[in-house]
Amino acid sequence: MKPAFYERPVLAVARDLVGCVVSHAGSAGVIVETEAYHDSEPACHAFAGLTPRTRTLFGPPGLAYVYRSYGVHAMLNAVCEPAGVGAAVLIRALEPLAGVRLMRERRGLEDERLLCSGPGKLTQALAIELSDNGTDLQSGPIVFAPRPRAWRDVEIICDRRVGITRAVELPWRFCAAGSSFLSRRVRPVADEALSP
DNA sequence: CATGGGATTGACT
DNA sequence: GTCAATCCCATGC
Repeated sequence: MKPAFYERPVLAVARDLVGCVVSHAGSAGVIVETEAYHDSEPACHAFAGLTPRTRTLFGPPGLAYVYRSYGVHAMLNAVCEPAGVGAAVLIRALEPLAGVRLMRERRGLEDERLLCSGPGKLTQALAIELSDNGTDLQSGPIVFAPRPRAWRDVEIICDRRVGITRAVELPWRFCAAGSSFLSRRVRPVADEALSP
């Protein structure tokens, strides 16, 4: 997608990215789970301001923000909103689409549902590394493409974000309804609101 | 310069 | 359910 796609409110981009296709190094998958992050809330890396780590986050929209988590895993994000705003969409899970054999080799697993069912898993399956930080998502090497026809009208469910300790109440996680390739079960926020 | 804490995963009890 | 692995970098002295 073009930069204009990402130069919008990060919540809109996070929702619209579900169903889109990510390709890299001979493998590809359909995005089934995303999360939005924005410098106005403390769960976002950019909340701390412009630092060496967040330089990509504050850059122009349509770039890949890749960082290391827990010293072990690479995380893939799409930088959003105009340059100067620190916002991004975390890609949390994919439904494998192509190059599944490569994914199995890279992951050392057979079960297709476990190949990309988590943010650290999908980067390993697609061979995405820290060196991909700052690359362009239109020209590659990581390429984001629009929804295939079958995903045009995918139903999307909102939930709270996974694994954070601050701003936990924001329902900024977006999942393809009924997908069996998610990183965790969905607990729709509508049900949350019914609890006392 | 030292310290501490993760947007996680997989192995184990 | 618990817990260690292991790196980057923000923060504080």
